[in-house]
Amino acid sequence: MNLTEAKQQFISSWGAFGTHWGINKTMAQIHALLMVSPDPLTQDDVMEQLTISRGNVNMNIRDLIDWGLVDRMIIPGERKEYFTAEKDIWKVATQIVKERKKRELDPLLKLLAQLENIEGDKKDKAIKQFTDTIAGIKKFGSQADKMLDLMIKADANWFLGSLIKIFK
Amino acid sequence: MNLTEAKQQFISSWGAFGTHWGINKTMAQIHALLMVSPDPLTQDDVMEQLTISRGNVNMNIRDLIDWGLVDRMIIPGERKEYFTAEKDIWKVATQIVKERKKRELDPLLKLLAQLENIEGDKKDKAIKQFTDTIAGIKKFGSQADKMLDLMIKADANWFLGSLIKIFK
DNA sequence: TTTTATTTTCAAAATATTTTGAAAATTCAA
DNA sequence: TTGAATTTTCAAAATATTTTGAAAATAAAA
Repeated sequence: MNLTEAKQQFISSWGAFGTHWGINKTMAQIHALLMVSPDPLTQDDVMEQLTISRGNVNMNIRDLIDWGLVDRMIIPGERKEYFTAEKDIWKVATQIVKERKKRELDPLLKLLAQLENIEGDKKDKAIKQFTDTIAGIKKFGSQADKMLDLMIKADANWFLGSLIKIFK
Repeated sequence: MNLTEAKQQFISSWGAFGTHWGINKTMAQIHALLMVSPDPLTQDDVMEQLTISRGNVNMNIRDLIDWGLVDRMIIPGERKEYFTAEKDIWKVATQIVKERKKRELDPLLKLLAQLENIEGDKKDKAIKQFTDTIAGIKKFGSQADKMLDLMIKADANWFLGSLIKIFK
């Protein structure tokens, strides 16, 4: 397989992968393209390589910047803006974990805390089932939260190394 | 807050949570409803409680069964089918991890293995950037894969306990 | 300032996904 | 068997999301 085909496959597959994770296909594809591009690209480069419209590129790059996965670069003497993606996958992963934790897990845990104390007879079957389930999810979520915080702070080698050593 | 309000909030919030993870809202809501219901429910119960159509309930329950998150129950003497959800959140989490690994991570790793050896001069900047990125993702993915396998096999207390102890 | 290049916005169009509901299929009891 | 209850299917409708492209805004050069 040559480079062009391989790139194409990777971009398309990363896009499909993204859709299973609540990320739109184009955003994931732009991310993939920037990850395998040795040099920064302009909006026009992305438009051309993925054959998508200017507005689409612009909006999705903005989102990627919000996610902290893409950086805007100014090249002295050049009028256009350039964009690069973080290429160290550990950094990409921790950045995604950080953002999703903030956007999804933290609010969920906050809600669960509120739902834990409801009015009524604790002996009642329906109330017991509800509070037990909520408490279980909250406990699990809090532990996951702690672990993810550690991951975010940790260094790749240390974190993965520790896990492998422990679980081998 | 009373039980009815709390249930409502949980169902709606679990549904919203699901949509960030590539799961459709209704499927996540049915799952939530079954998790907090002390007794098994019929399709009609679900239709009524979530005010959605019969076809919708049927299709989504089928998906939940495919995911291994809901079980069909036959109650002797009853004509209708009943459904229950696993309520132990650790089991829910490992089941989801197991399925997503199979459906998403495993195929991705397989593709990356193919993309690792491409034709051309390894010194070429574009080729180097591509192979390095792919290799990085593959290595990270493989380690995650191993860890998730361990999680699937492990017991909740042991797994989370070990992690907490190690990283505390 | 005026002109030109570039980026951003956003309403409308295109596409994709979800939901409905009635018909078909299935299951079970009589 | 037959018939009633229940489940399943799936085309069409409703909704939601994504994409386009041209106009407006912004930034840099002349």
